[in-house]
Amino acid sequence: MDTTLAKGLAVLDWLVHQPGECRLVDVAQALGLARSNAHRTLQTLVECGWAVQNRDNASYRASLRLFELGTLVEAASDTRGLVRPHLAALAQASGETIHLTVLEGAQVVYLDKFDSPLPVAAYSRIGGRAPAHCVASGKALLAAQAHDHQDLHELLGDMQAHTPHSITDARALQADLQRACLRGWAENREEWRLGVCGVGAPVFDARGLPVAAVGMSVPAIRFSRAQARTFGEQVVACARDASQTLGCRPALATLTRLSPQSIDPNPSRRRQA
Amino acid sequence: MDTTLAKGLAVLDWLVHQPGECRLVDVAQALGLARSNAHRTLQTLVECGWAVQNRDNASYRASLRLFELGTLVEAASDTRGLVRPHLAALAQASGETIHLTVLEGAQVVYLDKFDSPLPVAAYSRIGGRAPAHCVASGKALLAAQAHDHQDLHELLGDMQAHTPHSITDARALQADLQRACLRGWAENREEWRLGVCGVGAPVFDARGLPVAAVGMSVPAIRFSRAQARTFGEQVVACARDASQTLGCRPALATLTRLSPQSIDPNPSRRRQA
DNA sequence: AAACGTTGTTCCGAATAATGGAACTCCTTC
DNA sequence: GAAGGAGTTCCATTATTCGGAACAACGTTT
Repeated sequence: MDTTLAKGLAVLDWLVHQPGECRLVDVAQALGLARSNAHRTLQTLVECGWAVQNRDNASYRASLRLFELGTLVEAASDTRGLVRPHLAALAQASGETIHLTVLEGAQVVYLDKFDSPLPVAAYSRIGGRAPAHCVASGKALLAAQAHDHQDLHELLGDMQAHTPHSITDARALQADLQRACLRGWAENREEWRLGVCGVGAPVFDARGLPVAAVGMSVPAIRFSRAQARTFGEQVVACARDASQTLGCRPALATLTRLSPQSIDPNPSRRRQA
Repeated sequence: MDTTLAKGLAVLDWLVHQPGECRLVDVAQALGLARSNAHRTLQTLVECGWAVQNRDNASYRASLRLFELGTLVEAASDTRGLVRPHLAALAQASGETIHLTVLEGAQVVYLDKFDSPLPVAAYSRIGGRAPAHCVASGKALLAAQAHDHQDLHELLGDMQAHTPHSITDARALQADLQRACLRGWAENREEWRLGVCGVGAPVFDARGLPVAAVGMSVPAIRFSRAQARTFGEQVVACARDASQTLGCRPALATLTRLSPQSIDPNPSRRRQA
């Protein structure tokens, strides 16, 4: 483990999370570094263009290089741009809050969002994260790429509860995901935030791999059985359209093709050189 | 200079710029590192959450943390979100390509963009960069915060030409910026890309500081004297409205208050804190 | 089937580079 | 004008990184 690198990254991370500019001593104190050490680290960040130093003031802030690279890493698969119109249409049609998320480790990251005119209790931010096993779009992605409860455990580790409704057992989650595969969409019933439910469906790319998920967040009051079904069908339709825009053949663009009876009973390690 | 940190940042940067996943050897070769060295660096990046390693494949890619932090560093001043509606209105009204930029060092970074239905010859991307002295929005920002040609030289260093029309002399640029201050907007006449002109005006925040600029890119064929004036007035109006949304008093929201006769003849070093 | 070439990973002694206390300078404040 | 705080520089000590070599796991070729 390169401690110098780790320290530099920690400084950068801390810098980004500060509202304004930061003084050297503050950085040093916050991260428990000697002044001279913090100084050299910051100077290196500046020399490499990841931070900028105020010439009058000597204080530091993160540079826009992070923004620059952030747009790149997201644009690499220009999922967001291509899916955006479909999200907009769904937001319009449903009047609810719509998300586009991708899976990273055990979490989903919010790539894009359309807020409902009727605000939802759940707070989310583009670039923000949520535990995959607690939100509908996360479950949709898990359903599309985990074959059994061992896969799930490997992927998620120990699942933490965030509300009394959270699912924390790999077998229970697997059963839930199997229901999702039969329905075509995943559901979240107040498992992440109390009072907030949701539906989600995966988006597949041209290779047929699940690369993102469309999610809809709905207040629990508006989430009866019948309503959930309507929302679910809307999300599935949106995700299907988005998948086609990404070049996926319609037959592969749905969770239902993964329903239990059609799953490979011997899921061997899939390698892609 | 912390070479370990610099190397790690270089690896991360390189990783982001690769289209797909990267193998260890490729990283090592591209950056001229020993395999064992590249390995430790990558492992550190993974441990710290800045890169992810494919479990099957062992190859690496940049994680979405960069995206996450990128949105944060940009959201810190939520200029973009607040200004967006004004940009949209201007895009609608003018039918031309509209940008929102901020100054970083000698460059502007594109924070937001609305593309014209009639495509412009200039390529630009959100998160991308351009030399401040060659584009209208950059000049608008320079006009708003550089007092004399020494300031300019200090800020920009040696100015490079990108077309035969580029301005590369600090005094000439100063004169150009003074004209901008009298007009209220800055102009770019094919100084960055041949065939592309533009107008730009700065956006001021509640403290009266120039924090961003609105720019409009127009093909040279559509940029006669009279048209330039119309576009300029539109951009100024948009920037003024945006400034007010950010809480700036109308009287301070314009370049013309900085016109030559009103500039402080003795610009002392301004310190804050 | 066996040998070979690649690639990812681990190990360890050598050598380099990071560390942090102290000194110095520049401000601001009292 | 003295005292305190902050940013920067210096340097001997020491801990860390470096990189060659060996190993293990695949994939390919003979």
